[in-house]
Amino acid sequence: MDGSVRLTEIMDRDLKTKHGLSVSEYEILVRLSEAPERRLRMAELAENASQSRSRLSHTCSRLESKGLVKRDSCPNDKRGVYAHLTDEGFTALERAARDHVETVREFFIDVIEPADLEAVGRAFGLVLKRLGPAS
Amino acid sequence: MDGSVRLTEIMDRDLKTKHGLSVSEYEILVRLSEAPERRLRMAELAENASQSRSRLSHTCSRLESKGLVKRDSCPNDKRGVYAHLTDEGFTALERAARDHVETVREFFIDVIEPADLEAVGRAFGLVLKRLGPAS
DNA sequence: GCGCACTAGTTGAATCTTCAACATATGTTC
DNA sequence: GAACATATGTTGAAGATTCAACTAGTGCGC
Repeated sequence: MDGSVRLTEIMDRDLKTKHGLSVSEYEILVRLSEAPERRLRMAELAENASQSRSRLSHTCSRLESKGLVKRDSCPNDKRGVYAHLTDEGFTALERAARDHVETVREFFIDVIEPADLEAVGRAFGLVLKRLGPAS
Repeated sequence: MDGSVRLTEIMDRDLKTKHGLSVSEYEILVRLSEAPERRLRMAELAENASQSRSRLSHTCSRLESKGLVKRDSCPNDKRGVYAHLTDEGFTALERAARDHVETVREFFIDVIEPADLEAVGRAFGLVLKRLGPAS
């Protein structure tokens, strides 16, 4: 646990100094970029990014004021809201991802035996499954 | 990473609702309880618990106001401060640890193949080593 | 023993997260 | 179709964390 905490700390500092993004902001941009039409309902996004809805709401407000994300209300469900990645958000993500991937490699991937890496993936996959979908 | 984040979230919620402690507070109590005479210099404690000094300072203030920790100045080095676990802190820790260990087992240990568990340990041990001592 | 660079720890403001309350919409039951 | 339980998303206040100063003490060089 200690290792994983320290690792995210490094990621966070790295993203923040080089690109002004926190890990959770980055996470949100990633999920949106992977979604069809680069947009998701808030609830789905919260689920994907493992954040509470409240937290997502606040974080989205920040991202919106940076111009990286935009929110629109959903026609089908009048309660619903779509968050979608702006073009600016997409290019910001691309830039950040390049550095981020390198940092991940440097402090995580390259440090660990490939077989152990697989074991880590298996292990935490099971943990996620055990924890169930929502928090 | 997602798995480990979700896992600490569970631990945090569990400790907080049952014992009114956050994971980082718990962490501090554990390190102190393991130290000789149940006390450590602030800097060492920060290092052991992977927290910044500032954060430790704030957290210790909280713990002190709960009566679980006490701070005394150090005779040798007049800048220094010893944090030590009170008796009350020790019994609070004992109570919390019982539940905590069980939660860890339930969502982590018991979910993972023993061999993979070892791999996880190896892997994050190396990450820690790669990251170096202080943050 | 004076000056200077460095270490220990704390503080306060800005930022981020959590929590509970809220407004609004949906759908189910009778 | 009215009442009720449930889902969606936001808000604001309280709590925690980060960051950049800051105080105070140590130790080294000369």
